[in-house]
Amino acid sequence: MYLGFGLDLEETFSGEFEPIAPYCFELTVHKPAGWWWSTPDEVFESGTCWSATRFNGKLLGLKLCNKGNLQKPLIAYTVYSNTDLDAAEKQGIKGMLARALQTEENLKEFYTLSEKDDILRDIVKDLYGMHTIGWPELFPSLILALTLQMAPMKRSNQMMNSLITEYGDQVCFDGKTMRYWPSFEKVVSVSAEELKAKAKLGYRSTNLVAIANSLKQGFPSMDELWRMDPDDAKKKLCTLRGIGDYSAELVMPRSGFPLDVWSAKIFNILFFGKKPENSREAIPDLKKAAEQRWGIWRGNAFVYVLNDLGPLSKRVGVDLTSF
DNA sequence: GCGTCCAGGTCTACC
DNA sequence: GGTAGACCTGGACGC
Repeated sequence: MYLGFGLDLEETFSGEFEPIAPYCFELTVHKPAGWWWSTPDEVFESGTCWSATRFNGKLLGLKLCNKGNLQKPLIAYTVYSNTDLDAAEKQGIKGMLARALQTEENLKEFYTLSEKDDILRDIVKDLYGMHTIGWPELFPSLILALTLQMAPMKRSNQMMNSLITEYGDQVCFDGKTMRYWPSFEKVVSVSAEELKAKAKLGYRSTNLVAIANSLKQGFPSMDELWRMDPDDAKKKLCTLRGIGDYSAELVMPRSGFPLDVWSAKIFNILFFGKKPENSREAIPDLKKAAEQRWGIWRGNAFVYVLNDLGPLSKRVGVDLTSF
C-alpha cells in the first residue's frame, strides 16, 4: 500500500476571488448529487471547503471559504504546500483555482434561456447560482471517466477507492488529513497486471497505464485544454487510449453533453416522456435533441438536471433517482 | 450456494 | 463509414 503517513503542508499563500454573480459557493463546490470538487475525501463544513490538488507535480492543500453571498460573491482561498512556490507558480495556481471554481462563468444567458424552457425553468430556481464543473487536475478526471465505463456506481467507487488507497497520496494541513489521487508518474511505475489485481480495474488497467504514459510524455494540462477551442480539446482527449466521446465530454463538460446509458434514461423521459427501449442506441438522438434545445448551454443543462433529480422526480411523476 | 446476466464505453476487426 | 463482438469484475437476481 502506497499510503503511509500524510505529507505535512504549511500555509504558503492566500487570496480572494470575486466570482461573477449570481454565484452560490455551496452548490458549486458541494453539489447536491454528491460529486466531489477535487477529491472524494475533501471536507465541506459551514461554508468552508478543505480539499487538495496537484500543480506541476506538487501536492497542495486548499482551504476555500465563502465570504460573500449570491449577488455579491467572495471566496477566500489559502494554499498549503511543503515547498516554496515562485511567483509564476502562485499565478498558475490562482488561475487553476479560478477555472475550477468557475468564477468567470456568466450564467445570465443560460438563465434567460431557462425561463422559456419547460424542463429547466424550475430547476434553475432550485439551484440558483450553481456554477458548473472545472475539475482542478486532468489525471484524476480521466481516472473518474475510466472507472465509470461499463460499471455500476458501486463498482466504480470500489475501483476509485482502491486506486486512491493503494497508489494515492495523503496530505495534512489546517488540522485536516485527506487522501488524494495517484499521480500519473506513480501509475506509470505500476504494471497493468498489478493494477488489475490490486485496484480491480479489469480491462481498464491497460488503458490507465497507457493514459499515464501519454501524460508523462507530454500532454496539455487541464488549464491548457480549457484555453483551447472546445472541439480541439475534445479531439485531443480522444487521442488517449480508452477515452472516447463520453469520457472526453465528462472531463470537459463544456464541450458537449456526456450522456451514458444511465443519464440517457433520464433525458429520454424528460424529452419524450418515456424510458428508451435501448438506452445505448438512444444516445445519439438524445445528444442531437439536447443540442437543438439548449445549444451551447447543453453542458450547463446537463449538470443542472442531474443535480436536481429529487425535486425533478416529483414534478414529472417518475422517480428519476432509481435508475 | 451456485450459475447467469450485465453494467453510468471503447476499441478493433470485418464488411 | 458502419457495426458486431470482445473486454474485467463483482453485485444482483433467480433458482
